[in-house]
Amino acid sequence: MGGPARDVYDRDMTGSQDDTLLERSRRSGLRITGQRRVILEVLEGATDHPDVEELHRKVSAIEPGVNIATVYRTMNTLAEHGLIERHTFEDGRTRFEPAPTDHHDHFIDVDTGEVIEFVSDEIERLQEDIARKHGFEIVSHKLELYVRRIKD
Amino acid sequence: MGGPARDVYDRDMTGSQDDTLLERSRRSGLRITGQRRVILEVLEGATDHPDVEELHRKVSAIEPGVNIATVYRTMNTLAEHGLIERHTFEDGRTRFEPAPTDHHDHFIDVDTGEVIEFVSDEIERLQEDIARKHGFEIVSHKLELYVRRIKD
DNA sequence: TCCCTAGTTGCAATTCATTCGCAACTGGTT
DNA sequence: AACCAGTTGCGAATGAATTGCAACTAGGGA
Repeated sequence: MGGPARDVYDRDMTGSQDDTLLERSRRSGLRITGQRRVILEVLEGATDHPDVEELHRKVSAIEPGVNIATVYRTMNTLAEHGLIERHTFEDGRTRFEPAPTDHHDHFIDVDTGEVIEFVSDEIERLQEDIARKHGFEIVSHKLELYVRRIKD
Repeated sequence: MGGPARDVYDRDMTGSQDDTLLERSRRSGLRITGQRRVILEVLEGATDHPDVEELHRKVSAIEPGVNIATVYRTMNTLAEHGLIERHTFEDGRTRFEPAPTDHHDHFIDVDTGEVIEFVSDEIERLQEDIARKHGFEIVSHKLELYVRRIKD
């Protein structure tokens, strides 16, 4: 709901209040149709990383009659414009989240399926080092830690 | 072709010579059919991370008539027995590699699609730290660095 | 304010990867 | 040699995602 848990120390993640997905979509020149308005609203309100079916279900609850193909197409359009991020975890389903201003990685709880975001500057730094050492520059990266909660 | 590039220092990765996929499959109690023998051979010889279609093509070159469903089923069986690893990179296709004795991560060259393996003990350690800090223990993880070769 | 049109939508059909049902076949164990 | 659970080929089925097309509409311009 808030920003991701920050490793080592916390960063101020206060965002400007009208920097909504809807506003950002408008700024990207997308046409704001009734369907898209609802999809964006649902997407923004989601704390989890929903897949297309879940989105479609929630959208339909607000505004029935929106076709699932429209949800698919909208997700593709939003992703092309960098407004959302597409994830494919090991369960196979493609899931989405509003594009984070700040990069983060994911814990995936293997017992519950829950997805938790986190950030580690140290790992980011290390990745750069390793890539450089191999003659690469990093375009993007994906770090997924499949974890189990430690019971005490 | 050999082991993955090792960050910081190299580890001795000399494997016993008859520790082939075929031998390991036998040890896992799998039935060694003609089809499987060929699939395992192709899999072992592959330096890249092939998908089912590529495997099927190579298998067919050696032994025509092997159905692609058999390749699918064999890959599932091998994965269940921990003899190969399944990867889903961002291109969407599911790809495979013989299960590495040693864990490693992947560079994916965004220009060429080439997949390069690497290992960093430092990152592994850091991941453990972060997980513990959040009350998790790591079950497995996936680190993919999408990179571009630096031209100099 | 009304018009125009490129962008968007609903719907059904389609694609594409993967799985499944089932009868025929076969490794490998007795 | 006989047996049979595991395996295969084949075609049909599945399920996620995409697409063709005609109808619709957001929103910029006259």
